Amino acid sequence: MEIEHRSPSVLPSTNVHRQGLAAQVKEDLRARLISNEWADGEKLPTESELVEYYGVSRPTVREALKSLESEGRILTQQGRGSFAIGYSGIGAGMQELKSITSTVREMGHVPSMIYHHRVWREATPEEVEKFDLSDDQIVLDIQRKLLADGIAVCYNYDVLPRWVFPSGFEPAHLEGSVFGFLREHGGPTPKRALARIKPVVQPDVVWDSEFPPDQLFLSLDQLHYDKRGRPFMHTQAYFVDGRFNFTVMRTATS
Amino acid sequence: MEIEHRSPSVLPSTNVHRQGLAAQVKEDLRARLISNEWADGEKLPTESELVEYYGVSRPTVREALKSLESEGRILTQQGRGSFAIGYSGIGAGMQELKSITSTVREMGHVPSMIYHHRVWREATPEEVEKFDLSDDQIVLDIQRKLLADGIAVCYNYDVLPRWVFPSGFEPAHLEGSVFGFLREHGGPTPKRALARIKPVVQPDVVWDSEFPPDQLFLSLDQLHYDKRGRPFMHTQAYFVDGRFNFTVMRTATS
DNA sequence: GAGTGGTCTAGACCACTAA
DNA sequence: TAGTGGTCTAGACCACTCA
Repeated sequence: MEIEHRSPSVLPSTNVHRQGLAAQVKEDLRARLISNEWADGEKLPTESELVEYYGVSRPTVREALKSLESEGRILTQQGRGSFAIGYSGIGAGMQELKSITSTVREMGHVPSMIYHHRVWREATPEEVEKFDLSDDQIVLDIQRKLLADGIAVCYNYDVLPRWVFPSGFEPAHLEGSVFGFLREHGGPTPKRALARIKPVVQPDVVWDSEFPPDQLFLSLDQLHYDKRGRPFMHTQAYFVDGRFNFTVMRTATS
Repeated sequence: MEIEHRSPSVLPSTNVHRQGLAAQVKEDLRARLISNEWADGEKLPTESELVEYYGVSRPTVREALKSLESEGRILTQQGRGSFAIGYSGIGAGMQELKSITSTVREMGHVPSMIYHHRVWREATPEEVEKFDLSDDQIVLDIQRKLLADGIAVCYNYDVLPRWVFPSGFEPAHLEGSVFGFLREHGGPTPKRALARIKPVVQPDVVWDSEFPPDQLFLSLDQLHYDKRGRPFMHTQAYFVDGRFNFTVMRTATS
């Protein structure tokens, strides 16, 4: 458990259990992959070598590799090893829930954000049911545009019940990432989101006219749950086709 | 390991290692979920109970549950348990690689298939590289339409190198599922596919005019790998928006 | 046959939930 | 405080690849 008592101690020794060993190993490997430590098609170290390098057990290393494979960053073959998969463009494995901001930054681009709308309003009956609201039926309605290097990649429409915010919170105070704000203010921790994926042409809700009327978007309709299993945020995200790419490694079961 | 020596022996006792214990447990649980053994929001048995019921270890049960969660069929909460998520419509978890045919059947609909095109042709330079073809640069080009209850849900364009087929194979012999054909004839076993997801308006390649010109499709551009890691099939699939739904359970890492 | 990944087990300990 | 899921370990054995 004490990673420092072992090998090279690659993992941070402080905050050891911030995220679990498997997640730490995965993050480190991902950083190394992004920095092109292994070229496209090149073989990664064996599982045993990684076990020794990181000072963790083999199942832990395997969980990290499996997760990277599910994001399409490596390909693992029995009897041969794991191999890096080259990647280009801004995008992400669809299985992974992280802020678009950090994904953009990770890909070497500069993320920014423009708020278009930020108001309290009454919840619709659907939202009351979705969030299981009884007393307080006020929700925050957010509309914003997410950019990479100044170019719009996503239009985002979020709805959150009032209880997720600290008392005395003013919508105008919200800047940057909603996830980031919640983390800093003791709000719910995003744990998972059930997403439904749909193709759409430019929806009415996209407020600026930078696009031709037949511009395509990939829509992700997501309900976010915190670690206690409570739904605390509904997100309707429209990704501009061609500017943000989603990949999925699909694996066979039967 | 011998499942029969333990509890109720729910898993098939023949062909024990057909698919791995975790996959068997998962399939059984999925079947029970689909048959509505647990209603929307209802609690599943605890992990310990499932361990006893299936006669496998806890990590095995957990792998099955995790996989079901990633498909959006259950929601697991620490300290509470796992809960069923209701599902409606034809669709699938995007992470799971299985034939559309079997997905449709599983959802209680009748799958069928119409072949539009089935010919040998020369591989393009891109295909030569993609499949790593040296000698034999002939590929099979397949175009077909997949239906549920007689309604088109997907247009499919497949390309496979000649080596995946038995010698003497005649394209006209191909009926029904390609995966099924390969399984029966000792061809490569599909293991995983790297998919890129895009929204598209009705592509030129959709040959019948049952749709309005602005009909939307969700495109999955997939390269399939067999268990040895060889790419053996390229699939360009166009799912008709509204007739086949994809979901993804996205989970947080950082 | 040596090396490598695939699978499964048994058990330990922690974190969270709910009464 | 008991019950439940979350994480990690150590080790066994199998299946596949490749020289």
